[in-house]
Amino acid sequence: MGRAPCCDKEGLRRGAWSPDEDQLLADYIAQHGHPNWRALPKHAGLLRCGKSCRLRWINYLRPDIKRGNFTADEEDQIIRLHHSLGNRWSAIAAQLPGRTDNEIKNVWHTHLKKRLLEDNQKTTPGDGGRRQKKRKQKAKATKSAPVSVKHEQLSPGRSSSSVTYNSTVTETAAPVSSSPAITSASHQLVKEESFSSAVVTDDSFWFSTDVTGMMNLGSMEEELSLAPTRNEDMDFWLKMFESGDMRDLAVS
DNA sequence: AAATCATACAACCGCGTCAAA
DNA sequence: GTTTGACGCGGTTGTATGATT
Repeated sequence: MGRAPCCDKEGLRRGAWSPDEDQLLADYIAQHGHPNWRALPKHAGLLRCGKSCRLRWINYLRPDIKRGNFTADEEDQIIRLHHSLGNRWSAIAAQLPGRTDNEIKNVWHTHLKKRLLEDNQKTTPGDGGRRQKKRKQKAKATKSAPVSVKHEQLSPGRSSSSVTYNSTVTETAAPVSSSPAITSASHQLVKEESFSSAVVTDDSFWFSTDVTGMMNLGSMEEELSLAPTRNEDMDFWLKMFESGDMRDLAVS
């Protein structure tokens, strides 16, 4: 399949959106909707590619977006959903009204993943001294205090966000699904965290953490409408694996 | 006060998927 | 059945901001 170029980049603006551009886009969509993203910027008088407009609308301008303040409930929900779905951010976002996949992805990478890592470290002491090479240990100890962390951020034109994190959840990124998307996502996370933090150094990591005690996955799947699909996928890949078609791949 | 570093978020890029031609 | 075009998704990067030295 030939891939269509995203857009003709000649003469198109990139980077941060100006308030004027936001206004143009919002006004146009309010009036006409967005039946065709590719044609939209031209009609709206924007020097942006359609993809950029779509992203800006979905992640920022949409009126139903809830900004700032991820509640503790939302965070726990993200953690549970990520455990169940892997890096399927859009699927996770679908369960969190007003939140975008991009936002959730950012929160995961900046807050939650780190938090889980730290919590895991607390439960599995022993190699604590080796990884903390960062020189600003003191600052981090303050910022990522075990009990709660206050984070505030202000950006131009944005509402402030102030989130308090309670480190009550302990989790690892242990894969729980055999669906290809989920396993690959989970494996990627494992790889990423292994290399970036040098915490996960051997298999004992996965056995040292009480995953089932942390996540109520049974009720989770009942909540998720896509659970049956996941089970079917799981069956399919299990069969594939058991039949031997996948074993060679798994070994290599 | 300036320089440096870390963090968080917005935006971009590339690929996969799907529908229409 | 094949090609094309558009959309959506996830990964990655760029940059503004705040904290620390």
